[in-house]
Parts: sequence; C-alpha cells; structure tokens
Amino acid sequence: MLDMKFLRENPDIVKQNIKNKFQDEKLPMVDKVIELDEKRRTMQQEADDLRNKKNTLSKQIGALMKEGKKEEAEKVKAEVAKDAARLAELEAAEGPVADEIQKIMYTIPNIIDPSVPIGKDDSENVEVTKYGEPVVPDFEIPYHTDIMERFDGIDLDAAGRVAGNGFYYLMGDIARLHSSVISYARDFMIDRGFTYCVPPFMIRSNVVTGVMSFAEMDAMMYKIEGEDLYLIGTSEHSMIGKFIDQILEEDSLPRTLTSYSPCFRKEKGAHGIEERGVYRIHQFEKQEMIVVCKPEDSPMWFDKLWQNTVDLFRSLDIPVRTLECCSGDLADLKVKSFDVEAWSPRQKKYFEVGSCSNLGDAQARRLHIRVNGKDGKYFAHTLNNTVVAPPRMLIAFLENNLCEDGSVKIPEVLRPYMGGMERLIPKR
RNA sequence: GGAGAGGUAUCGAAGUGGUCAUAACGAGGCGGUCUUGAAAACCGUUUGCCUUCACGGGCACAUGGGUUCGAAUCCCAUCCUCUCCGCCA
Repeated sequence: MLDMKFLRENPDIVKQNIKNKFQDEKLPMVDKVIELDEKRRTMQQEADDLRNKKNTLSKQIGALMKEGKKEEAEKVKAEVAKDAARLAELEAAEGPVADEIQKIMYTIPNIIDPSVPIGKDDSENVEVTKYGEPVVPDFEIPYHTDIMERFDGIDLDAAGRVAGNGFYYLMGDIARLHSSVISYARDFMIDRGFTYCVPPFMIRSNVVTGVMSFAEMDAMMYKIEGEDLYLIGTSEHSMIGKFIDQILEEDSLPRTLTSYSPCFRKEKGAHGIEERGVYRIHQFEKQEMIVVCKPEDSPMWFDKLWQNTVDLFRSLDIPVRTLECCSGDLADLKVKSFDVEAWSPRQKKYFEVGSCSNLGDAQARRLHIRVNGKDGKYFAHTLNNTVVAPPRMLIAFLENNLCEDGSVKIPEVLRPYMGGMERLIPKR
C-alpha cells in the first residue's frame, strides 16, 4: 500500500508504475482515489468543526447544570440538537468513503524498484546468475514420483482417497529425507545468525489482508469455517504478522528470523503436466526467513537473503540460478523479487524452488509496523525468502543426486540428519 | 465448553456520567542540579493517529455498536488475558 500523501503529490509516478506493470485497467483508480481523499478531508473538516462546537456547548451545559440554571441549560441543549442531524449524516458518510479509499489503496500496486526489468509476464523474467554446472547425465532421469516409488517413498493413491488431489504420503527414507532437509535448513540459518521460530499456523483476517493482496488471498488462503481464521500459506504471514501494531526501537533492528511451518494453499487454476506429483500441492513444509529492517538497509538484506538460499542448495550439490521477476510478474506489494531456481536434469531446465522479495514499506504500512527513530517514527521495511520448501525441493534433490545404479547419494552436510547414511538404496 | 475476575500511557495503577483524562499516584526512560565519579536527593521532561502553511481542531481508555447535551464510567455484542472446573494432545 502506498502513502496517500505520496500518491496525492506524485500521481504521475504512480500512473507510470501501473503502466510499467501492464495493469492499465487500474489507471483510473488514481484520479478516483485523489477525488475521494479530497472529499473525505472536506467532510472531516466539517465534522470536526461540528464536534468542536458540540464539545464546547456540552461543557457549558455541565457548568449551567452545576449552577442550577436549568432553563438556560435546556436552551443550549436545543442548540446542540440543531447540528446533530448534520453531524450524524457526516459520520455515516465518513466510514464508506474511508473504506472505499482503503480498498483502492490496497489495489494500487507498490512502486517497483528502478532496477526491475520491464516486462509483461513471467516469460520476460531475466536470469541473473548461474551457480554450479547444470549437468545432464547420460542415463535417463525418471519423473520424481517414479524415483520416490523405487524407495517406497510416496503413496499418492492413498493420499487421494484420504484428502484428494494435491496431497501426499511421504514414506520411509524419503519422508526422513524430507525432515532432514528441513532440519538442516533450520541449522543452516541459525548458523547465519537468524533466530529460529515456530509460529502460529493460522492467522486472522486482518493479518491476511495486511500481508497480501486481495487477489492472492482469494487464490491461496483456506478459511476455517465459522472462525475468523485462515491457514497460513507460508510462515511469512504469521512472522510479519508478529509485528502488527508494534513500534520497534530503531536499535532493535534488523530483526532476522527463520521460521518453520507447514503451508496450505488452494492453488486455484489449472496446472500443466510438469505439476503432477509433489510439485504443486495443497500442503507442504517450509523453512522461511524474514527480515524487518530500516528502509535504507532493505536492498542490502535483499541480496543477503537470496544468497542464503543459493548457498544452501549449493551445499547439497544442486545447481541453481537466480531469476529476476520482471515488472508484470511482480506481485502488487513487492518492490523487487528474485526467484531461486534449481536445475532439473530430467527437464533440462531450471524450476522455481524459492522466492526472495523486498516488500518495501507496503506490509508495514498495512500492518502498522513502525520504527521509533531518532528523527521520528517511520514504517519499517520487510523482506522474506524461502530457505527451502520440501517436498518440491526434493524433486531437485533426487534428480541431481540420482546415480546410474538407481541409488541416491546423500551429500555430506545432510548425513548427520540421516543417521549417517551415505546413500539411499532403492527397494525395487 | 462452564463459572468468576479483568483489559486505562513503556510498566504498575487510580479514576464508577461533566468542573484533577493526556490521564492522578508509583516505577522506568531522557535532560539537568549536586558529586572526583556513582548512588541518593531534588527540578524538569516523557502517547499515538487524522487534519491544517500555521494557529488550531478532531479522534483514541481492548474492539464495534447503543443510551445521553455530554461516556473510561451505563447498556449490548465481539475479541483477548488471568483463576477455577471440564475435556485433550
């Protein structure tokens, strides 16, 4: 969400930004909201004047009553009553206008960083850097569910019967591998100075609307029936929500947290063939990192954050690349975003395993996360990034560590979490 | 889920329809006096938001409604915390 004052003073910047994001249908909103804001302020001024008058007269009534001048008090009462209707009218109108302004402000996209490449959709995202050699072995790499089945590691049929499409049972060594990756990622981030956290897995609607746009909410969030609670789509939601309505001391920044949680997503929309198996699912687990920092530090933290994910994947012998989201593919709240993609030797291309975002002050403005600085109060900047999100991450892991004999080698860093195992041996 | 108590500033806490609510009183923080320094003592200072060029004005006592000329105070609903009971990893 933008600052209303900024929008009022820089409508052209806001409009150009909307054009850069190829959302021209939102252009009229800018003038509309300026007009509504003007209206709101005029109404507020009038209502405030009437309230001022009422307050003054009410005090007089109190004084008159005290002195026992009942008749005079009644006269003043009548005067107060004169304006009551007009004030009630204004008060009734204020709410809807304010709501409409907020709704539009929630829909106008955040100003993107000047470094973001202009493009209309994900086909125009830009590769930044590759890490590691994307090897294509001379034996065939099976589909990831086939690899898992060789280890009796997955049961999608049972999951379908129990919960439906988009769920899974991980079994045996594959399930253990899943937990190991999460544990390793947790320790990896703790070693880098992040504070480990296990957050609530459900959050209230006011937190939901604070951390994401309406469109995202509709496409992602599961609501608990009869309660004002939603299952989190990522622990970022409860982790940023942790700071709702807080005024943080400047010297307590940056807050760097790494959190574990299951994630629940509706995943509305059709999926292609490459999204079978455990690629796109309704439930997965994730180790996440979030940062709350001073505005001037957010670009620096952005670079540190995605680098963490790259380092983690490299420590597991998985080649990765970073891909910068172009303007049209960037979610409305984001200032800048990199996807971290892992190499798939089967598909001979990279696929998304993590996403690193700088939200600027957009979430902080919605959630009222402020910083008490030397020169007054200001909104904090928030960032988030995936450390690792199995089971999708396991696809990359299995494909890149699969050997010709059908075994899967366990990288050294993971062995302590796998009971010292160096290799997974197929059962069939 | 049942019964009870409660939610006021950074914290503790007073205030039960107006004239001590920006909010007493106590603590903490900040500045100062005193001191070689510190402690103690003393003096001063210390909420946020909206609006305005400014002066000023308005709003906020968990949240949302209601009663009233006027609500922290009375009424209704919701949320949260604590104690006890019940249930349950």
